[in-house]
This record gives sequence, structure tokens and C-alpha cells, in this order.
Amino acid sequence: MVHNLDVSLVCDLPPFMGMAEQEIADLLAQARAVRYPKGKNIFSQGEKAGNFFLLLDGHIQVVKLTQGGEQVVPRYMSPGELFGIARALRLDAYPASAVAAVDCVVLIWPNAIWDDLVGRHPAFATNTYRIIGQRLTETQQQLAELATAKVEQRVANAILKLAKQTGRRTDEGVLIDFPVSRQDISEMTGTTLHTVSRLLSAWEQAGWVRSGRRKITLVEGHKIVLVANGESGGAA
Amino acid sequence: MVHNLDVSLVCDLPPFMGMAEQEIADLLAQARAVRYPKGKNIFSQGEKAGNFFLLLDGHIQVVKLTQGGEQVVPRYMSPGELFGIARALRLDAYPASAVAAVDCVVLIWPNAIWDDLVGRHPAFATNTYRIIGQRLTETQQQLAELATAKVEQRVANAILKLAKQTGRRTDEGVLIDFPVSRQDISEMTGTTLHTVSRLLSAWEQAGWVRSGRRKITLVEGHKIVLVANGESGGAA
DNA sequence: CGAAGCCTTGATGCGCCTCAACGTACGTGG
DNA sequence: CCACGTACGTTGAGGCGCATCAAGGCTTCG
Repeated sequence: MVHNLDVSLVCDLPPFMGMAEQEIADLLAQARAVRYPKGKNIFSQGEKAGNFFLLLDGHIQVVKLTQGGEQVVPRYMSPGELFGIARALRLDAYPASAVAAVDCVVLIWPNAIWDDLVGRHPAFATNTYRIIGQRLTETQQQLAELATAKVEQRVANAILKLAKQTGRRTDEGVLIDFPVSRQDISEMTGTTLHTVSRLLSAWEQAGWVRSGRRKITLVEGHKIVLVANGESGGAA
Repeated sequence: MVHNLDVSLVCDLPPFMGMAEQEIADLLAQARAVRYPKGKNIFSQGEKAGNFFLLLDGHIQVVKLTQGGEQVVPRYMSPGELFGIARALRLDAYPASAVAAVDCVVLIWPNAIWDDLVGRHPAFATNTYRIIGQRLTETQQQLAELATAKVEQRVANAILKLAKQTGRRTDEGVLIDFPVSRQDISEMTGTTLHTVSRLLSAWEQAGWVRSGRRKITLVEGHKIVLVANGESGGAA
């Protein structure tokens, strides 16, 4: 192997909890580490699923295309998460695309080793299915929210989710740690970039957020929580 | 065992494809068959997941409650489908409720046997994860649709889905084979029963459907497909 | 320095929710 | 079997939330 990946890189990540060091080392020996520049497609919806992935560093945008040709962003992923695990669900093709939101480092394994992997390591299998369960539950949650909540609430929720997932404390507040455009938010929430822009402007007026070009900082998170719960008339 | 469940009941169902007759017989020996009257909750969202289920006869409505207290119906289930398989995803509680849409007959197994079951029968494990993969993909699809399509299209799609899933040919057209109210459709599509009523009235005027109290028949399915694809200005 | 990408803000309109009232089928108990 | 209550369906009127259309400013990058 050309590379030398150390066990310490991944041994504390949720997918590998409960696995012995040697097992993890063996697994790493079969991985390829690849860097994807910002904006690059890691894999595309409909493409034959040949590999599965672990995000080591960076942030990934999951993109789903509708038959109408419009984009939806069901989620973002953070370091330590497995993705592209179509094989676990016996899917032949990836059901969505994965795009590098920033420069990313990714471990890649061929699907050929998957069945053997889960067969040999019950802990890994358990962890994987727990992850899938969480994602399914979360997706259903989002479906319900999209069906019942107003745009305001959905946008507030999306921002809160991003902040919780990747927020970094700064002196101004909690900063979402990778570039997010108004359009990105609109694709997460089923609205338009115009509406998102107006909402953020209003919240900025009210002093609840600070935002700029592809950058959002929560100043008063609790206010945004109120909006998300529909307990606020918005920033009048 | 008090009951006598024959292998022929289930051996051709997707979840059991590839399993030996004896294996299926052993599995059935551990099952309890229960009848649920129309409207009865089989299990409830948030309830500790203690069992998993197979629908033998009838139709089941999956209901998800939002924090706002509103209902959403992500899907209906038909005979032959496994449900309540939270254990497969390591979920402690059911993520949604299951309600009998009509009188139902259901097989019930305790979750205690799950791990042993999938460990011992790779074919069953594979089938199960394939099912989950399909549901996850379908849920994401619905999310994308809800985020981008107009109410018209979503309602048309919901009806088409039900018809495809449970449609029965009659002399008038394809009848959805269990009672569905306007409200049910609205909870599947994130709209109001009023809007659904108006749409169905319009389509009935146009001769594309026939509908009545909790009953919908597709007369000209291809017209509804056009609406679903947004290629129709509606029934003017 | 130009071009492209991102953000903002106004004006306009309509899709769909909301509120309201009534009609009709079902089933339950007398 | 009929009378009543309840659940379901229909249809109208009104208005608001948000998409849409339009124009312009600012930042980043080649």
C-alpha cells in the first residue's frame, strides 16, 4: 500500500465503535484515501454503486434530483460519517449524489468487501444499521415538517440543524462552518432563494443572526428556535 | 402451539424468498396471528419496539405525528409486507404509528428472535435490508416531490401510487381497494381536505375519476399521470 | 478589469389555506 | 325499521403567504 493510514484516524468514530484495533487496521489497509476539491461530485445519483465511503475531513452536500429536474438537498454530512452505503440496503445505484461542499478527504472501499465486512464484524454491522435507522427517521421527520410547517419554520430549522451539526463558536455567535448560500438553504427547505434572503435579512435586522456571502452566524439561537417552533410572529 | 399456520401462507412473499420450507415453518411456529379491527392501532409512535410484524391481510396506514400535533401519512402497506421492523435499524421505539385501515390479519414475532433470525438466515437478512432500502429511497423521493411539486401533482401522484399498490379493476376503472377519505389524501400530500375535495370534484367533472364517500376509482389513469407530471393545466 | 456568482429588494399576482355553511351517507340504538 | 347523531363531502368567499418577475449592487476570481 502506498499510503499509511493510522488506526487513530478512525478508531473513535461511531461506525467503528466496538471493533478491535487490529480489525480496524485490516479495514484501513483496504481503503484508499482520496481528496476531493470543493464542488466536485464524489458520486452521482443513478450511478452504479461500486464503492462506499467515509468522510474524514470536510463537508458533503447530499443532492437529490427530481424528475422535474429540480434539486433538493436532504442533508449535509460531517466528518466521521459513512456515506454511499447503498450496498447495505442492496441498492444497485446510488439514490442521490454526493458533492464536496468544501475540500474533502474521503476513504473509499470497494463494495466487494462489504458483505464480508458486516459478516465478520457484528459491531460494524450494528453500527451501520443504527446509522441507517437514524437517517430514515430523520428523513421521515423532515417529510412531516415539510408537509405541515411554514417556510419560516422550515428555514429556521434548517439553520439550527446546520449549526448544531457543524457550528463553531466565535465571538459573534455560532458560525456554520462551511459555505452555505441562500440557494442551498432554499433547496433544503423547499422554497426559493428570494424568500430565504428576505427571512435572513429580517432576522439580521432583529439581531438574531449575522450573515453574508455564503456565511451564516447565529447570534441569538433561542430566538431562532422560537421561530422554528412557530411561536414567533417573525421579525416584524 | 394453538394455531396452525401453513407455510403456504407466506412462502411466496418477498421477505421469505430464498428461504427453505423448513426454515419458514420454524419461523411460523414462533409467530402469533392476530386480527385487528378497522381503525385499531397496531402500535404507536414512540412506543417501545417489542415486536415486528407481517401483514397477512388488509391494509395499514402509517401515521407520523409532528411536534405541532398534526398527522402525516407517509405510506400505506399491503399484504405481504413486513412492518414495525425497528429492531433491524436498532431503533428502541417505533418511529411512527401503524393503524388498521380495514380489518387486518397480522403475524407478530417478538424482537427477541430478530438477531438470531437474521444471523441464521442470510436470505431473510438480505430481503429485509432490500425492503428498507426501497422505503428509504421512496421516502426521499417523496421529500423531493413535496419540496418541488404543486399540490395538484402531489395529489395526483398519491392517488396513482395507491392505485398501483392496491388497485382492483372494475367495470368503471381501477378502484382503490380500501376506504380512503379526502383527509387521508391530504395527510399524504401536505394539503387540506378542502383542496383535495376540489381537485377530485374537478377531475370527476372531467371524467377522469369517479369518487364518493371514502372511495376513489380511476377512470382515465393516463390523464391523472399527466397532472402528476405537471403537463396538464388541470381540469378547467 | 471584466465576468460570473451571490445577495437584496421591490412590485405583482395567484395558489392554496382558512373560515363558514350546508348537504349527504352511515350506523347505532330505540 | 326509522330517527337521530356523527362522520364525511362539497362549495363559496376572502385573504395571505410565498412564488414569480424584475432590476440592481456587491464580492470574488480569472
